[in-house]
Amino acid sequence: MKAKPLIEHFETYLPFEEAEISLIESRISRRKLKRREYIMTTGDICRHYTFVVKGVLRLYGIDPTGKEHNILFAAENDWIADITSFHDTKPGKSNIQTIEPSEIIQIAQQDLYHLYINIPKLDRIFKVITEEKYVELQNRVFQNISSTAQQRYSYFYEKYPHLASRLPNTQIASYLGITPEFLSMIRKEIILGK
Amino acid sequence: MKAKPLIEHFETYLPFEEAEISLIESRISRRKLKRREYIMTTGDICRHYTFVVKGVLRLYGIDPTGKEHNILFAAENDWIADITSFHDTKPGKSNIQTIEPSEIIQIAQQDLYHLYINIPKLDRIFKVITEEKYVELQNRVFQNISSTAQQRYSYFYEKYPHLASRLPNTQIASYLGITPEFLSMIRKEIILGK
DNA sequence: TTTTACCCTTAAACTAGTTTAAGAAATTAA
DNA sequence: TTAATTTCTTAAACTAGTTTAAGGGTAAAA
Repeated sequence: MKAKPLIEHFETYLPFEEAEISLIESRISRRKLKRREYIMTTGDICRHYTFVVKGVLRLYGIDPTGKEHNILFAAENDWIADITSFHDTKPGKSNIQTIEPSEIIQIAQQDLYHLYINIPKLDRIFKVITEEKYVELQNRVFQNISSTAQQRYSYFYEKYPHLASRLPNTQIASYLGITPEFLSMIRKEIILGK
Repeated sequence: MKAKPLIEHFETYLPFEEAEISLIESRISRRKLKRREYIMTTGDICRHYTFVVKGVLRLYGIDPTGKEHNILFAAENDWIADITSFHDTKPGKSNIQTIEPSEIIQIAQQDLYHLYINIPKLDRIFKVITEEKYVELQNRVFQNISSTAQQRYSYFYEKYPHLASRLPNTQIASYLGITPEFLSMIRKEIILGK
């Protein structure tokens, strides 16, 4: 059953019946991606919610000078989408790309709306998921406005050890809002026990 | 009807019937607050979702050195709550305080859960509200990691002109993650057309 | 109406983070 | 297995933002 990892994810929130599972199964697609493959680039309309079965993806924006900035990472059992673009069905500003070879499950807009109508508890589940993600982002904003780069790195390292050890430092630096050079310095200082 | 501003807010998402409105009316409380009054301080459990009828409130955190950092503002027709604390019914780290004399509508945890069960579309509405707020926060994170303080100030000024003109600069500086002194410099440079 | 508290500004010295450049180490492709 | 590319590191010169301190303006409280 291709939907299995997704159902297991949903069932960490609420239980599902067979009929519901079959309906979900019929409305998703699952596929494999190579390293550095894109599922969305600037100007595309984001037409899917993407659930990560295996691997890591990043969502990044590009500033007026052309530099990339990582807005979020999504690894196993996490979601990724350009919500603004998805919601309004209009061209988005983001890019979504694999960092490792990955496997994903996607739900298209129409299918998701169909599922919301037929399985109302999905409204509840996505409400809770979005609240959880909102809280994470709020913590990140607090870090950004209140901490030094070193503190932000330590926080990231403690909170997402599986990501911190898995991602190239350039990607982490981009996420933290600093240069890779400065991250290198920070890491040296942390090792020296500063 | 004390719930009127709240119902009008909900009806920007979906229509409501009389019975539903009465149920909501019976499950909320409305009150007035003085300037600088707190509805939550660090260590409290956040037991309400608060809707702002009139005025402005801020939610702020305190860093290890004791400094305050504004995480968000909420003015008319906006929501404010320490979601982490509310969700898990555990002591929160935030403080929520009025900046101006304000009027609010509050929904207590139990009442909100009761409303979710009896009016399922509220799950849908709060899902959408949370998604909207998530997107706003994501844009703010992008600003924080990709822009200078001057660009962040300009963005804030354009996106929230009603707040920018209404709030003391010290509060705006705290929200932007810079010192009031540096904000003062930035404003001078902007006026000089830099 | 006077005082107090708050809010904003300016400027000089300082610190955190960036940029540029060059080379070493690790991965990936051929 | 080697070549090519990406990633990481170090260091010096630079720029963005903070700190400290002092003073002026304005709103609120007594």
